[in-house]
Amino acid sequence: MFPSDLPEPEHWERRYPPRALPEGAKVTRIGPSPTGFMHIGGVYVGIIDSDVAQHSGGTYLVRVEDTDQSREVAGAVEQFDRAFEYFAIQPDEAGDSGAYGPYHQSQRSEIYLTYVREMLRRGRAYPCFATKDELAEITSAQQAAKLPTGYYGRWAIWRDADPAEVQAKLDAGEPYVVRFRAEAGPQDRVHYTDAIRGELEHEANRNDAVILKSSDQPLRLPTYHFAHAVDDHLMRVNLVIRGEEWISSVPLHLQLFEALGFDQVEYAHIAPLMKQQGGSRRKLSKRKDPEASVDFYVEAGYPSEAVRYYLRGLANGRLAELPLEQALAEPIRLAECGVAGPLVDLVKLEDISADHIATLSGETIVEAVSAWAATHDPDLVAVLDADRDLALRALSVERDGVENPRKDLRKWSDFRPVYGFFFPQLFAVVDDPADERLGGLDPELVRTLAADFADGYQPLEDPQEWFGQIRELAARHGFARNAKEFKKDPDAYPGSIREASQLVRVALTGSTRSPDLASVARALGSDEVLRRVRALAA
RNA sequence: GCUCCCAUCGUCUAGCGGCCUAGGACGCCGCCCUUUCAAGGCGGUAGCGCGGGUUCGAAUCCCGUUGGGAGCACCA
Repeated sequence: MFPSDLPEPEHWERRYPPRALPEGAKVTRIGPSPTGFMHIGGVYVGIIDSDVAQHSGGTYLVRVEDTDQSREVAGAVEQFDRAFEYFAIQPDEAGDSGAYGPYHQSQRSEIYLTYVREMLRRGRAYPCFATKDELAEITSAQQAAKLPTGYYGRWAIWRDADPAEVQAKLDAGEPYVVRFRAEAGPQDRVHYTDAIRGELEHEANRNDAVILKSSDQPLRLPTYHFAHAVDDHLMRVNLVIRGEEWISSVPLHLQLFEALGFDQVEYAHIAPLMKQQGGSRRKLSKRKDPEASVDFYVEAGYPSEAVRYYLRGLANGRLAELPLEQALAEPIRLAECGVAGPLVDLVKLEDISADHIATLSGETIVEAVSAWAATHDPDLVAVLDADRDLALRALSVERDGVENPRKDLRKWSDFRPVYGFFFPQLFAVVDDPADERLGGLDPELVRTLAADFADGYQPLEDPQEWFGQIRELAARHGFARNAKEFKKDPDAYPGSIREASQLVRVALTGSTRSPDLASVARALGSDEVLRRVRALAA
């Protein structure tokens, strides 16, 4: 069953000795499975893992859980690395760095085999030759009899099999798995303390779970449960932070640690990120919800800091009340983490993100937008490179030297729709006087106003004086002086100064929202202003 | 079906027996500022799932119930 040169457990124990770490230091890990694209929940847990390790003076490692070779997706590991980098949760140990590797489970087969053999020798495990069909029959028989499903008691057909029969099967080369021999009785219960949830109580596990997958596979690998026990022990992990879907496996895990003679690890079960679905909520689904994928955040260009701040606040509410910089530096406390499962609220994220970007300088924003655009909007990079000064001037409007910077950027991909109009290459003139952005003003009047504005246009320096041109324009054409007057007697005017301003705004920017018009006009230069306004007059 | 976990405004939460006629933040609504869109300022809207206990007193403790979530794989 095993190679003759397979090492004994002592070999691995010596090779991976206990870590010399300060009192209270936590060694944490995250175990991404390369079976699909990275879920934001993985980043969520990674943030917590990384934070707890760092603040306790411990170590945070990434162990790729690739024991299901059939479901492996190419490029997944690279995507993890990119995600970890983007969200600043690079591990202390992973891949080639670290003394407790290899950090891919597919490369640890020999280690697992050592411990499987040990379990077999001590009678804590046994080979099982049950076929898929037999297993399915057992399950349906149990369901029909309304019994708990599983491989236990009289259903565990190979648990107490005749050794001769087992040997015969082995000699015949029949495929088999290795199962754990669960020893708990029906009345047994287990208690343990979860770092987040406190005391938890469960029925003890009575299922003879598979620990080593079928021998008909080219690489002999364990199931998650067994790998968890062996790896976390040998990597000297002492705090396992994972999703709450694992809570019901804890009884098995506790038995496995006991059977292997390992010290128990501490568990912290995180509530999953949820999504509103009609009247109820469900776990954020990679299939159905675009915001479940880390790519969603990276592609849209949500700043890493904003996403981290949001996620950390979701994990530990205390941090959501703090200013960003402080919240990023303060430790996450597991005991304060929520147990319910928060909804991911993109509106809230965008609010956080807009606040954060508003604290940034124009230079920083241009850098960030360029870095983002390099992979997500190459055309924009060219434009930014060609006229960096214009970009800086555009961003300085209502940003430099003001008390409350304009909050018009929530993510890097907003730059093009919000500031793109500054660049002639990215701007399409508005030439239809019936354009809906104009808010339904009479097209003839639109033409007249545009022509009149262009004819008398003066590139005045003073913002008040500049805006005076719009005031005068509005007055000449019978617009109300302010919104209130217009509201009082809507039929008496074609609109108010607001509508007149909007006309100029749309002509200049193509948008109903824009920074201060006088500043925009100055950044554009008077030729460009006239070109844009005249397009609407013609 | 069995086994677990969970439950305060729409959302994130504070609250850990009297400071609660439940506080904050986001959203939403209104007003102000601005003879311009935003931003900003101010105000408002809205919640302890239900039923029993325990107690002088319960959002807070206990039981039940309802509702939601998860697990019951040779997936992690």
